[in-house]
Amino acid sequence: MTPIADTAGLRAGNTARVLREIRLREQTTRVDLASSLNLSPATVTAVIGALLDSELILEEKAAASPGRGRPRVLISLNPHAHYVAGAKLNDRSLTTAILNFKGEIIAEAAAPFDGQTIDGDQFKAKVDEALDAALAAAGLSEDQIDAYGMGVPGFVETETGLCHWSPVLTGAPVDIRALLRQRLACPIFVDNDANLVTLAELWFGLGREESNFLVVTVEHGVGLGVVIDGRLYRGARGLGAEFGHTKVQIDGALCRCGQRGCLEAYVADFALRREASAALDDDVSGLSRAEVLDRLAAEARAGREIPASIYRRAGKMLGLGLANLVNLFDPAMIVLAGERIRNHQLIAEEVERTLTENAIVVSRPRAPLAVHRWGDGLWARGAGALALDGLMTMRDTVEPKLVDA
Amino acid sequence: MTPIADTAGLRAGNTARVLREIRLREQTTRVDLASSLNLSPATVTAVIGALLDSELILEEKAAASPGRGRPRVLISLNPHAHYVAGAKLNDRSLTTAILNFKGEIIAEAAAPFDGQTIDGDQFKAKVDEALDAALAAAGLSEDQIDAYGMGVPGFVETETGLCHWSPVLTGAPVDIRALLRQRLACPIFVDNDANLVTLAELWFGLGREESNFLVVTVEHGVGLGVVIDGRLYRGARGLGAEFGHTKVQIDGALCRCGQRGCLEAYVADFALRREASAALDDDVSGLSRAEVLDRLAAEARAGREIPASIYRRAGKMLGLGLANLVNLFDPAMIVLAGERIRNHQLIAEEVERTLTENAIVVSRPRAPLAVHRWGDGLWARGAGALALDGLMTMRDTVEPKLVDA
DNA sequence: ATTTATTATTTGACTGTCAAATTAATTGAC
DNA sequence: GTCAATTAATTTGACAGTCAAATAATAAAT
Repeated sequence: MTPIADTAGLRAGNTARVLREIRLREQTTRVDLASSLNLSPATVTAVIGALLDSELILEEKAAASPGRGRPRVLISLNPHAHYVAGAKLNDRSLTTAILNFKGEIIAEAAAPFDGQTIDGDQFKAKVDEALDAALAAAGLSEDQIDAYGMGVPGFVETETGLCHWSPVLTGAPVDIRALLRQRLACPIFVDNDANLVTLAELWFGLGREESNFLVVTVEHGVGLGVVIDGRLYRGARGLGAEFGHTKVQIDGALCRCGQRGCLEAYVADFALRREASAALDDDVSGLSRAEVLDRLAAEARAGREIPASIYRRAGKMLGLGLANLVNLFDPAMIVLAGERIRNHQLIAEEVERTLTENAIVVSRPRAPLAVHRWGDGLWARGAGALALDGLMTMRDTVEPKLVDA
Repeated sequence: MTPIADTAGLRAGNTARVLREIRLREQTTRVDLASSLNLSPATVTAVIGALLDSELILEEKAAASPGRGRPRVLISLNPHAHYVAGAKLNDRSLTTAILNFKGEIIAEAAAPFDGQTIDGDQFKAKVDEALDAALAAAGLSEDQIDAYGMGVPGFVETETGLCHWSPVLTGAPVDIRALLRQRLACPIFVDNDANLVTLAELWFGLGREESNFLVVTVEHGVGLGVVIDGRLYRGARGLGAEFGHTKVQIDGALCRCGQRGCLEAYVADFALRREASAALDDDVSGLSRAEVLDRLAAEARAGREIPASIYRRAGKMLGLGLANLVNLFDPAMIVLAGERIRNHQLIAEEVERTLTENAIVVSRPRAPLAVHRWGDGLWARGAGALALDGLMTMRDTVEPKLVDA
C-alpha cells in the first residue's frame, strides 16, 4: 500500500478534479478552472500542461472574445485519447456501444435473444456478437479498446465482477469478469445496471451539479443507485442498494426472488403482467409480455376501471417506497430513470401523492422527483463512464474469490 | 474559500488521522502510528512534535520493554487538553455531562421534568440547571468548557442548530443554538440524538473498526445513524436519516407525527403504551407510561398471549424495517443501541427471524445485528464526541436562517 | 565493553502549491 | 498606426510537506 497522503497524490487528485470539471463543462478555460476548483492559475497551468503532454485534452483558440485582453484558450477533452466499450444486459438483449474519451457514442449494436434466461456460454456468445458488430460499425479494432464496462441486472459485486443472482442469467454465481476476460485483454469493469444509469446521470445527466442524489430505475425490475458526496455508494459488500427488494407490505405479493412483499412484486413488468391476465377479458396467454403490457396500458388509458386500478396500486407502492428513500437518505433529488417508463403518466399522479403523504415534512421543501426518460441510450454512456472511471483510477485489480455458497 | 488541495491541508489531514488513531488505540507509539497510518516515521515524528507542542497529547516511558532496542515511547491523549460538555434531551430529562479530551466522563447531572413537552424557556432553564450541577460536580468553571454538544430527538439541522420538530419541544421551529448561545460563549453543536449515539459508537463503541455501518436506536422513538466511509452521513438538507418514520404498512397505524404506518407507530414506547391499555385486564389509566410498559413486559414474559403478541408484532415490524435498511445500505454491521432496550429479549427472536426472511440473500453472510445496551451513558460520550469533533474541525460558523414555514 | 536490535530524529532530495512578477495577446483610445 | 489598458497564461522564488536514507538514542545480549 502506498502512502495515502503522499504529496504526489495531491497532484493526482487535482488532475482528476480538473478532468472531471472539463468533462462537466464540456469546454472551459484555465481561468475558469482555477476559479471553480479553487486552485491557483499556476497550478492549473501545470496540471493542464501535463494533460496536454499526455494528449488527454486539447487546446483550441477561442472563437469569440468577449472583451479585450488576452483571449482565453479553450480546453476540451481529446475524444480520441481513449476508446472504451460499454455494454448492458437486460431481459431481451445484450447491447454494446463504443464510446470515445468524451463519452460520445460512436457505434452501438445489440445481440437479442428470445429465451427468458441465458447461461454463461450463451452470455459469452452474445458479448462476442454485440462487440464484433459494434467494433465493425465503429471501424475500430479490438486492441484499440482500452477498457470495457458492463452492466448486469441483479446482485453484482463490482470488485470481483461476480454476479450472485440475476433475473437473466442462470447458474449463479457467475464470474462475469472471467467470462469477459476470455475475450478481452483490456481492463474490465462490471456493475449493477442501476449503478450504470446512476453513473450516467452523475457524469452526463441531471446529477452533474448535485452531489447527493438517488436514481431509481424502473425497467424489468426496480433498481437504485446512491450518490453520496459526489461518489457512487456501493455498500460494504460491494453490492449496490437493492431497492426493488425492500418490503412495502408484510407477507405481501410473491416476488420472483422468492420473498414476499417486495416493491418489485408490485411495480415491475412481471408483476403487472401477472395481474393483467386477470384484468383483461380476452385470453392473453399467447401474447408476449410486451404485448400484454401494451394492452393493459391502453385499457387503463381508455378509462377501464380494473386495469386503471392495477396502475394505481403500482403507483401507490412505488410512492411509498420513494417516501422511505426520502426519509432515509434525505437526497437533494430523486431521478426516476429508465428506457421503459413510457407508461409513467399512468402512475405519476398516485406516485406523487403517496410520496408527499408519506415523506417527512420539515420547513424545507422536499426533494424534487425528476422523471428522466431516455431512449437515447444514456445507459451506454453510463457503461462508458464505468469504463472510463475505472481506466482513470485503475481498480481492475482484485481477483474474484468464489466463496462457499 | 481557501484552496482545498493546499499542501498545508495535507498536514492538517495527517494530524487529524493521527489524533483519531491515538483516540482509537487509547495508547500507541510512533512506530505503530507510522505502520497503521501508512506514513513515514519522519512524518509521524513531525506531526507528533507539533501535537506535543500544543499539548494535545502526552508522552510517557514504556513500562515493559518487550525486546531489546530503543524502547518505544507511549503516546496518549492529554485528558486535560480540553474540557467539553455533552448534553441530551429526552422525554423525561435533560442530562449534561462534562468530559475531558480523552472522552472520559468527569461529571454528570440531570434536570428532570414531569410534563410531556417543554417550550423554549423551560428548555433553557433545564440547560442551565443541568450545566450548573455538572460543572459544580466536576469542579470546573464555565469558561473552562471549550465546546458544547447537544442531542435533541426529532428533526434537527446540524448546520444551523435549528430544530424543526421534536416530540419533546413545543413551538417548533426552535433555534436551539441561539437558546444555548444566550448562556454559553464557546462553540455549540446541535444534532439529532440518534446521530449522537452513532458518533459514540464510531468513536468509542462497536464501530471503531468499521467504516460502513448503521446504528438504530430504540427509545422513546426510533432513530437511525448512518456511517459511510467512516463519516456520519447527514443527508443533503443536514437532517439525519428518519428511520422511525419510514413506512412499514400502507395506511397503517397512526403515528404521533400525523402520518400512518410509520415504524415508530409499532415499536416505540408510545405505541406499546397505546396497545397496553387494551391488553391489560386492570385499569392502567392512573399509571405512568413507564409503569404500564413494565406491567406489559412482565405479563408478556409470564407467557400471557395478548401482551406477548404485542411484542411479537413490534419485533416483526422492526425486523422488516431493519431488512429494508440492510437491502438499501448493505452495511457491514447494524448496531441496535439505546438506554432503554431492556425488553429486547421479548422481541429479539421475531426481529432476527423477520430480518433474515426479508433481507436479500447472496453468497456472502448478512450483516450482523449487534445489540448494544448501555446504561453507562455512552450517549454522553457521543455528545462529547460531537463537541470534540466540532472543536477540531471548527464548523460552528453557519448562522441559522429561519425559512418560511 | 562491545555487538545487535529497535526506535526516534535529522538531513537532503523531491514534489507540489501559491503569491507575485513577468510575459503574452488582444481591444479600444488617441 | 501606435500606445495604453486589460485580461490570460506562464515563470519565478518562497514555502510547506513527505519520504528515503543516514544518524542518533537506548536497551538487551554477548
